[in-house]
Amino acid sequence: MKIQAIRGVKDILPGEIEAVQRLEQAARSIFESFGFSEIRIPIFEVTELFARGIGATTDIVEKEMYTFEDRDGKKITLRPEGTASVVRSYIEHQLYLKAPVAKLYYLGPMFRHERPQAGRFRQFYQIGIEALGTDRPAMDVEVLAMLSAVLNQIGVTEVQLEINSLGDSVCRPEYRKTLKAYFKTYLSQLCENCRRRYETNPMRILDCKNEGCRAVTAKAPSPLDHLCADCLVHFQQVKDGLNQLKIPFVVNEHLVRGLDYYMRTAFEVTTTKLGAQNAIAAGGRYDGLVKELGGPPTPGIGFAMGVERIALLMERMETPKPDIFFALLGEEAVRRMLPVTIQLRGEGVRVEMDYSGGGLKKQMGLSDKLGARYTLIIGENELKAGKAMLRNMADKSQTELSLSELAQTLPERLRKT
RNA sequence: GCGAGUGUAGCUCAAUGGUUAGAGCACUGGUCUGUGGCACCAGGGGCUGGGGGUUCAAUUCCCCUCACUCGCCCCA
Repeated sequence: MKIQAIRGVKDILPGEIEAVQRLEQAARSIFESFGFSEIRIPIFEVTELFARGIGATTDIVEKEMYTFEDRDGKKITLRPEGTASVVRSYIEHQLYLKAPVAKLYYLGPMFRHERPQAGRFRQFYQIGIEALGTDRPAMDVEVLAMLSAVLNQIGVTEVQLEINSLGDSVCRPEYRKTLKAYFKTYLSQLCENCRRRYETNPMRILDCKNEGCRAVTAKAPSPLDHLCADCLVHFQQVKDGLNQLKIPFVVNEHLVRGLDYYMRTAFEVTTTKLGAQNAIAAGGRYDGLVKELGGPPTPGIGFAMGVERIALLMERMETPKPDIFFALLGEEAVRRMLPVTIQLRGEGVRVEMDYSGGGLKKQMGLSDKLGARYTLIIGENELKAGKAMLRNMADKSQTELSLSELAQTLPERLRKT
């Protein structure tokens, strides 16, 4: 039996990883310019954290978690998302005492036992942020501006930002009642799934894609018409802020996030290019979560970006090519030049060389194949004359360099062109 | 969890119920013994995903299984 990667997990190979790296670099630098700091959270946690944080009736908790017992019999789960862990850490280390607002970002793998398909894996990568400690709409705007900046930076522009407000602990229970009353008369027209949601989480019916359900939800009372005064003002200020920053968005009153903890602002960035997996980033405000997990009442907002999905929208990028290839003929040349290659590499020059001991023709071929800009040729003749031949691979011009000064002259030459 | 499709060389794909399963690209070597891309020539590579069945004979037909892809669901 062949050993291979388990279902739904994937190697990201050279040629594919470059887009991921660029996304990560762009995110890091933009997040940090917004004053966010990285937090490295564990890949597994006690199961209860996710059950309570994400919501016991969500699909993630009900059927998608990688949960098992460790050797002590403790129930642990591979993290299906990052927010719960960040909040746990925030509470555990009392970060609320250190600054009025904690602005954190994280990146790394998440695990969900789902059926894999395009843009959906069982181990997938997210880059996420959380801002804990303020419920000001300005933070919602800032967070969305930051997300938008990252996507712009990496050239992912044909996407749509959808936002909605889900109400808070004041108006949401009222709305929920109104919604249930409305759906009650249409129960028979709803899909099986939604009939269950009617009991557990009626708002989820709003974003069901089933045709029958859509017909019913089209005329359903909108959450936006049932916001309390505070939520209404908050939502309006978020929209105003986005307009002021000229960040395009559409209000989607049927947007309901799949995790229980969201309140007020909820948003999604979607694309039409990835089939059924149209969400490339999503998030929202979760003002009740910190308290729910045992911390002081603390508002918060965050989002997560789907790394693989965004990478699929980015242009494929080349793996870095060598600056220079050392074509060395004979053991003596290898012996003499090895320290030079190490020194140059220490200065950040990408140096490649031949490891097979082949002839010059073969080494030139390898240099060409690797895409080196220059090839440095050193054989017996050069050693005797104290020279090295530097060949520009693009225009075939060659110049002689003094062997003893290579370490000084080469970086200079490579920088010039 | 449900439905559909596809599994043949490293990659993209042919082929046929019947001799030794082919091509292009890639790879290795040569033409060209110290100068790359081009061209020509040669070569290495395959339990045709795995198992079972039908058959004189299966890569081909049937069943099971595994994997991948796409959709449903859900989500990033």
